[in-house]
Amino acid sequence: MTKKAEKPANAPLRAADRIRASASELFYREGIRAVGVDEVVDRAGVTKPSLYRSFASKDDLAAAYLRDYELNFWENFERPGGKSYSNPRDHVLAYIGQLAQRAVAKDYRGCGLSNAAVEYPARDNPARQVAEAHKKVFRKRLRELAAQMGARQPNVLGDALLLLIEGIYVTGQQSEDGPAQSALAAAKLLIDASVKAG
Amino acid sequence: MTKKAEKPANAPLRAADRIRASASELFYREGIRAVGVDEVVDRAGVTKPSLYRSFASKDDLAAAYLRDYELNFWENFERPGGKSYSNPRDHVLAYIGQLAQRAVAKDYRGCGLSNAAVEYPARDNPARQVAEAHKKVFRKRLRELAAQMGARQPNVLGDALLLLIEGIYVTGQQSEDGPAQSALAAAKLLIDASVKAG
DNA sequence: GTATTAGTACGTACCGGTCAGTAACATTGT
DNA sequence: ACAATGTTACTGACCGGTACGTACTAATAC
Repeated sequence: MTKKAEKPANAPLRAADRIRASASELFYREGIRAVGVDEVVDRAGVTKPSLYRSFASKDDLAAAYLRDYELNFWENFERPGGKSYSNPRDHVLAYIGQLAQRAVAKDYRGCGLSNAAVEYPARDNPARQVAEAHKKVFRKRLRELAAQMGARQPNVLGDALLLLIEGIYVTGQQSEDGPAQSALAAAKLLIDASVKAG
Repeated sequence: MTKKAEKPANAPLRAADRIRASASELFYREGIRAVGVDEVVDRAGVTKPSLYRSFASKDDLAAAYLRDYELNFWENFERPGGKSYSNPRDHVLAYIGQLAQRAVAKDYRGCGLSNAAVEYPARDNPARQVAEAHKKVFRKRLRELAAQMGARQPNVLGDALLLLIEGIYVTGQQSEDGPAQSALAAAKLLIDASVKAG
């Protein structure tokens, strides 16, 4: 009865996957430039040629890491704390709330995508391109949510929320107990001021 | 009559100064990790030993760059656009206004201090320590200004403004025409909502 | 049913280049 | 003289990347 799986179900994790996992952890925690490919493959328990069979270059691996990161991000953003929200205000506030909580913790390292854009200012870098593309659609999504809230100027509110969120990302990794602790209150202030009849 | 200047007035710019200038430009534009010491001394028109006569290490040079950067920052923050402000609301809005304008321009690279903290997550890094120290006093200053505005919760408003400003720094280098264009409006919203009688 | 072949998935060992940093000495200006 | 700088050459570590060999598996041939 034990049928042979056509696609290796719980197979012993291929080298490429181990590398992705290792790279994600190291690149996020220490930064992309700071981590050499040797460290990535060592931690993955594989060897360098295995890396270069699956990825054309370190830049390419970095881009793959960011694509994984983005996937993860959207899951967390659309269902903050594992819950779904129909009310856009509650939705955004729930995301900011749990983000702010993480951001004041000790080893918080911000947004991998934003960090990558800081590390790689050159426009043609593959990692940066992933980051830029992501931020574009994130901005669009926030403006959409702002519109659903009934903001007088949805684009302004959406942008304001984005600025606030990016502020949390970056200040969260500068110090614990940083300004992120006021983020939720600030967001409420901002939303209410934007929606209130005027 | 030509009196010898006690401190070399317009002297032929010492090697250390040329290195500082070169490092400032390169580190800011391309990032610290991305720039090698050879590139720094080449652009300065000096040689490597000259660098290491004035700076103990590259990390040390990076820290010096950030101290210079911070000096410059405070000049610009306290007198945005070269003007002095007695009204704290006008003051902060003037800073954010001119910052937002710069931030939507093409080759904007954000805040050198924040960028350095992203590049160097390790707490004991000299450059990061300069950045962390600066951000701490910047936060204090913004909370002070928020208090002077008569905010109901000055710490919340100060933090909110800091988050907004850091958001401008980081999104400004991700794309032109980014959310920074809404920053001034957002700041006004935030301030007015925080100050209004409640 | 075994031998042959092909393809896959990996490791060993190495490449040339660049990195930060230094030692020893020559040159310049005051 | 002496202080600041340039010149040259070097080190050892690390960087991203690769040529090449090898174990294992699956399909094919007879």
